[in-house]
Amino acid sequence: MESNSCRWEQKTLMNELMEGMELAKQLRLNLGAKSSAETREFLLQKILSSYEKSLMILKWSGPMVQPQTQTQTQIQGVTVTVSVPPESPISVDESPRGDEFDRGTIIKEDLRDCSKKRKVLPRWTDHVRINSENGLEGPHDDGYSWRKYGQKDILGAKYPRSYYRCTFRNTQSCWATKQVQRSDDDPSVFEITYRGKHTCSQGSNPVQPPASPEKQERKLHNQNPVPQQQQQYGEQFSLQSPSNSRVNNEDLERREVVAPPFSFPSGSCGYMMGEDNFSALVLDNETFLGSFSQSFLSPATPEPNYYMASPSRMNNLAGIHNGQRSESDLPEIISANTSASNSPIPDMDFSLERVEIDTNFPFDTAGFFP
DNA sequence: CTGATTTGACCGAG
DNA sequence: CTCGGTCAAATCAG
Repeated sequence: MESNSCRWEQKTLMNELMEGMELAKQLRLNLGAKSSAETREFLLQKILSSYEKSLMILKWSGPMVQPQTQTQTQIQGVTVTVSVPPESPISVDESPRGDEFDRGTIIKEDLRDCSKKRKVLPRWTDHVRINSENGLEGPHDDGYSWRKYGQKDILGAKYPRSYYRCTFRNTQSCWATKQVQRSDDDPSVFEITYRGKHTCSQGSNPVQPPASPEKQERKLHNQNPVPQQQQQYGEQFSLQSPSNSRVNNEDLERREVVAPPFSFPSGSCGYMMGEDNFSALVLDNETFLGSFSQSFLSPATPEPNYYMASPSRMNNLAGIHNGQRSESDLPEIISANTSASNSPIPDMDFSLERVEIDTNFPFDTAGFFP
């Protein structure tokens, strides 16, 4: 199994790098051509994406060999730091309250060679630095629309913590939530903890009824220091937004109990990760990577995306976007491309993880799909 | 009017 | 008990 996952990672990595090379070539061709700056930037972004994802793969496979904890990448002024705790998460999503899911089924994660305690990693943290130069104080949109449902003063923290849930929680049973907290020592840094993954169409459908950017504008001027993310199309977010981001995966839950994707509450189609997880068992990286394209496809956001669309999908996406969007929209797309999404990390994690589990779990994957 | 945010109350875990 | 997370009524904004 070990070799399996290794090979898989290698293959994916190869794909990524090859794709990057391809894109670079395209870019070179475009340099001389009369292509628009947008196109070039787009290509560039895709290249960077490729590299980012490659790095991600390395990062996530890293801990298996050696407890690697942090890697940093500088991409166009965006610093992406991924922190992977020794106990790299497998991130099984759970409802915000945890009790909403049927815990009847218990999976004892037996991850032999790689990690003992990746039982449940329902959340991952994302550190985002917002530089004032990008003209956006605080906003950190990940392409999803969130609805704030609470705010709490946290002991020992200077700033309150805000709680958000997916706007489509009710309509689409999307149980993704996130917490946003401004860093004590560096107010320009926001620590965003995501929990659960989006199952709403937002994740796969880039064309969502957008909330007005002004709205955010308004909110930003509220006394609330916490970034608000309501708008989905951050028009003013361009490539050069020099925000620093750090992604930090944490395994904070020590639970042994895992609510498997297939035991999610009725009504909910389950976390996407459930699908991703298990589809990764049978489907190759193409499929798994496909999930990345979701975040890629998702509306532009000011927030850097650490996990990029799959290389092979990129072209498709590019096509799609070119077909759907005007040129002026391109920067937006690009920005979306570099925007963080909640999903990627766990996806990556899950998938890598699952590949390993694969050989241990003779699951009938078909059973995991409704 | 509708939908989002605010904010104190509530609840469960430790 | 304290604390973090969520609920939900009140409020606000378009």
